[in-house]
Amino acid sequence: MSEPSKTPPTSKDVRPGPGRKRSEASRLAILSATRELIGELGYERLSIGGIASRAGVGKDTIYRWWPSKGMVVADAVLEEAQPFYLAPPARGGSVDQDVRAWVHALARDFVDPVRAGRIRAVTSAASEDPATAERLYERFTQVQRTGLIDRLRLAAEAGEVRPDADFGAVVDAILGSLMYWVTARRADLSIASVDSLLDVLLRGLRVAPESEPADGRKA
Amino acid sequence: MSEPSKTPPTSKDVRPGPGRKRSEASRLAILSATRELIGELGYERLSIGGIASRAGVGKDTIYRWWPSKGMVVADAVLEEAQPFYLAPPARGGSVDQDVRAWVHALARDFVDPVRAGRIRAVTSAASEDPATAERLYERFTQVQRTGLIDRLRLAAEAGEVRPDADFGAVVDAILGSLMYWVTARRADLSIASVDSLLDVLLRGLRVAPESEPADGRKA
Amino acid sequence: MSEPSKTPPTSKDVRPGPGRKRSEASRLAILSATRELIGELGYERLSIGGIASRAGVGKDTIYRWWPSKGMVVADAVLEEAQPFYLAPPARGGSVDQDVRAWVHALARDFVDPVRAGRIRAVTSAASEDPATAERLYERFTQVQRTGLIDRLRLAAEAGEVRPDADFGAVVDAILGSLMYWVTARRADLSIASVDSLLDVLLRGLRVAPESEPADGRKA
Amino acid sequence: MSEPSKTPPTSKDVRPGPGRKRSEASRLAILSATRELIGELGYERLSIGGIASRAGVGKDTIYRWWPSKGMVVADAVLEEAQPFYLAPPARGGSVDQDVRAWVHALARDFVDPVRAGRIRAVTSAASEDPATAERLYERFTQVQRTGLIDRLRLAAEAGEVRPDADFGAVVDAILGSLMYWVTARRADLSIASVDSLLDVLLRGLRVAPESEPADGRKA
DNA sequence: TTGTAACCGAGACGGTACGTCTGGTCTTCTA
DNA sequence: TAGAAGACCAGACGTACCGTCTCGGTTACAA
Repeated sequence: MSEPSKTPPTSKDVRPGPGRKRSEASRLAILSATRELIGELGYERLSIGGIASRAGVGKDTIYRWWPSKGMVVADAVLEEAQPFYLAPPARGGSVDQDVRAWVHALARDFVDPVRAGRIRAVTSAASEDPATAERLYERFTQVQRTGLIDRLRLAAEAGEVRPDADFGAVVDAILGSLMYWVTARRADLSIASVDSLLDVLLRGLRVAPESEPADGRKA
Repeated sequence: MSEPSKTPPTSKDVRPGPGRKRSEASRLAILSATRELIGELGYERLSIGGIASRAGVGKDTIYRWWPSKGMVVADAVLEEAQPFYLAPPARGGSVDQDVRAWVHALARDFVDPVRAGRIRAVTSAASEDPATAERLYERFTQVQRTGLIDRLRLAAEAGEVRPDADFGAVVDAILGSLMYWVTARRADLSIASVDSLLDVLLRGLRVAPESEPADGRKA
Repeated sequence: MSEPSKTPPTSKDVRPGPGRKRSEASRLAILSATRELIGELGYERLSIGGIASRAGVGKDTIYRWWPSKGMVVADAVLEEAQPFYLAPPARGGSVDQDVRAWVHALARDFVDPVRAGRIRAVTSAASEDPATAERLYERFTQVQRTGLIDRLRLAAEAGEVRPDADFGAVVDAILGSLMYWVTARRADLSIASVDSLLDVLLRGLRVAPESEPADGRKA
Repeated sequence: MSEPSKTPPTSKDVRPGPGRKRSEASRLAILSATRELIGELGYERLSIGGIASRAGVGKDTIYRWWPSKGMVVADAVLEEAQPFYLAPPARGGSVDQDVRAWVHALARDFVDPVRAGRIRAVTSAASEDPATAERLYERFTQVQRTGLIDRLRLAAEAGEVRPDADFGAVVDAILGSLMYWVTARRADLSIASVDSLLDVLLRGLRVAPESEPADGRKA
């Protein structure tokens, strides 16, 4: 979530040779300053020089450890990301309950203005730099995507949902909607909208009943 | 789609007073050069000066008529947008057929590399400038959204789909997925994925049958 | 003093042919606006567009009649130049009296802040455009120079001053000093300094007293 | 003569603190390019961007160390100014000999087309920016002025010239004439004219012969 | 204990693009 | 046909950042 991308200190290539160690204080100051400035200026008006100055750090210390503004922003946002929605959905209730609970928690973050601003920043970063997009996808979206897909697969095994559906497409529709509301359709995201979408999707996933008995929820 | 944003010459405020008229040739050269450069450089590396120079036009002529790079890009892309998907879906067949045909046509555009590049550019433009986002939403997304929603409402009146569903959320999921694939999940959009999502959504919208016999499509 | 240089309407070439006559009101408004703006902005920050706008005139009307900013400024300043010091020195008194009176009158103008500002403007105009320099020399400096030289020549004929002196160099020293004080040495011009210089020059011009002992050089 | 004006590194305030040192190579390249371009284009058509490009330097490097185009020009010209005429006149001969020799040397510079062009440039710079005028006066004119005045004072003490004359006004007439010839009356400067002026001035300064008859004014 | 190598802050460097302003030209409408 | 209006192409202005490169100084392992 916060290791530098240029020299990822994976356990192997650690060269403990002489020389001063990387300053953790600087790293934290940079990421923290970045989060502050995203809130104040937005991604586009954010500048490396501005981050350095706010963090009380030399520009080179940023360039030494991150390859681009986008990557700094990615790390800054990822570092403070709620661990909750990076964990997979619970498996304790019905698929409807578990998915709905997880998506609600995520949506609540998208509704918070500060976090929504960070989401937008991270989206801008991804859209102007493929490497940043890659990193964010790996560290953020893919984790959520896999977790949700796995929960749906489990439901399929349990006979709760149709096993032949394209769970990837379904999950993309959920996550894509959230992103879309926060970026293209700003200000419009509501928990109610999320629920409405889940209503349709979950109904569409339900196994075709020979004789559809009492409905689950909103019917 | 191409009127200047600073002084939209709506039929009323035409002041035929003295002074040279706006050059249509320059306007077209600017928008055309912008489209070319989006393809060559992408949105971020696009510059007003570069557009002016490619178009053989003074920078002031751009600044006179557009308030920002984003707006130029918006107009440039909108001007060449296919009229097809700005028209509403057909109403001749089943809701399934009509919606699927319309979404396929749209998706085909998102798959085309040149047009996908423009979509990405326009998305970047929107994400760095609220005014541009507003304009694009009004002229592009909202038109599509309204068209699709209306088609679903018609289907509801015809008893084809559940009348109590949140059509807005459903349509956002469709359009959001396309955007999401083209921006965050690049290179992954396929007609098959689109179809899979439509399968689930349309099934979820279908009226709950007391006794649902033979299935519609992919069952 | 104020005729345009492009088409000097000397009595002969007046072509009363068809078409609207040149607007005297515009001409005066331009020159007047120019004088105002010189006072407010100085020559360098003065612009043709600014003059046109202040005068309520199209830029083309200026370009039609004057070839450069410098020429407009030259005409604007010349138009209001005091006729006094464009007349030759009086010939009624001693050379000392007549020259001193004339130079005092001129110096009084150089001391006035508004007029000094115009002198500086006209000097800037001359130094960036040879044609303007030429025009100003002909219309302004040369008239003064010739008048003063003639007065000294008259004095030489009357035996008041040495006939073999280089009157041109002497006059250039007087006029050059004034210019120098107003441009390079700003704010320092005083009537006393002018008088001091005249003391030395006039003494130097005085005919050699009968018994001039050992001389330095050219005696 | 060449220290930056924004942070004049007077011997005391040297702060050897962190940060890259100013590049002497860039400073010299800038001043040298400026001199070249003055010769090719003249002061008015000279541009900061042009200097930067010719010097192979970023514009910021110029703006960092000089506050205006005029100051760059002032430093560029001052750096190459002949040390000769910034030294005071000799004191070895008669005042006539010493002053004439010094003025001849100066005038020879004003006659040289390259140096005359620089003088004109520096004059333009001074006339459009008071700070530049101030700097040039301090570093150039005042040095010459003081040197000449001191030589005349020495002559007064030696009884060679009248002690009650206004030496400042006399020196201004000499230097002002040179400037005037080079700027307003271009192309006219000749050593002969200079000598003619010196004839008159030095004669006017000479001590009054014993039997001074009726005088005009200040005697 | 002392090299010495990497890190740190500061900030100057060569550049690119910005958005504004001006210059001079051209076009359109009015008088 | 002149004049007012104002759009046009061109390009300089001074600013802000970019990403790189010294600087002097500070750790902290290794000899």
